[in-house]
Amino acid sequence: MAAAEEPPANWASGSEDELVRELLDDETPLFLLPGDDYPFLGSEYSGSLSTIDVPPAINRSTLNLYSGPTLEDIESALSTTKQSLGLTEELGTSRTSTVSLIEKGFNKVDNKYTLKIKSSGSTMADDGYKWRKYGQKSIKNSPNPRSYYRCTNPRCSAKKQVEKSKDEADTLIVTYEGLHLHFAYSHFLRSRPVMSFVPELIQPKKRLKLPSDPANPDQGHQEVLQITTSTTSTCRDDHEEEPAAVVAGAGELGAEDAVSNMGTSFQAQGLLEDIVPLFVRNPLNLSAALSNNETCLLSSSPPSSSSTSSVCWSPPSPYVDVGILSGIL
DNA sequence: CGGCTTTGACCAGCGC
DNA sequence: GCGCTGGTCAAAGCCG
Repeated sequence: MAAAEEPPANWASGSEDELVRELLDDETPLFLLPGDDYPFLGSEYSGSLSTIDVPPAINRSTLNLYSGPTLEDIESALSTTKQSLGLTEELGTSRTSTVSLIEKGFNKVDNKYTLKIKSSGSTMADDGYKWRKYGQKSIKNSPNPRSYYRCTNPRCSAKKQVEKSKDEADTLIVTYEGLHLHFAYSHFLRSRPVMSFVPELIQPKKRLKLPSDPANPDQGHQEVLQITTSTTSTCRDDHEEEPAAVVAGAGELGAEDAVSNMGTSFQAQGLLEDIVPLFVRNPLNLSAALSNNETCLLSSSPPSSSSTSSVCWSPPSPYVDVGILSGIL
């Protein structure tokens, strides 16, 4: 168990807020600076961050923007999503979107979240994080093995387990565990085609050259996979310097400046707690962010709770790209 | 050659 | 106490 990258002891005992804060105290990258333009925030916020509750002067170690997403933050963001989905209908989408707030299932102590993902034969998925597989086990009463992954980001202690559903062959069950709540990451960043707040990522073919993915020869999924990889491939490639949407924002500030405050680990990957505050403070962005093309069921799994609260929506496309899942397939 | 995956072994928790 | 089960370790192999 005692791996070299094992987090400090207090990770296991401190509260989520404390842990997040501790992380952010020293290493929080500063993506956004007042006075700069942030086109990725959308037209409503073009101009300066002062319009979105940013102090006039930000010490780079000041964490006003990144006090850390609590579960309430995420819940709030998802709640906003529910409202925002109404905009989707206004845009002409006939989908019936159902977003029921997670009211009971969230468990601060355990921080375990389970995603049921319709993979529809797509063997490759990506939630924007790079995971290192550290184990695989056959599970009793399940024909499919379970794979264990750790987040390779040294700032992050998150883990996830991935297994195929025994009931539905095309459904993957991904259980996220850990401080950084990776489960929600993809919900915020997955919808690049309408992510007006991350325009640089909307034009990946110009900004990000997409390598052909030999692991995904399925041309039938090409469009979806393009969206997927262009959003997240940089996160998975340690040598790239645009780890995620938020970091792309940092890039807008000037790579040197941002990177010098990021630390190399963040160059490789953005963390959810780094971005959630943005969504919480900018709920309008979620209207775009959540009109994505996933079929997703999210449920928390507190050990002592029988409730299965969920966040779910039923978009047209069955494809989902959460998790580096090929290990179990 | 370094990083990643695979896979059997080991360990801890839990129920009986 | 014992066995079962899930989670993790770590050596070996693979791959780019």
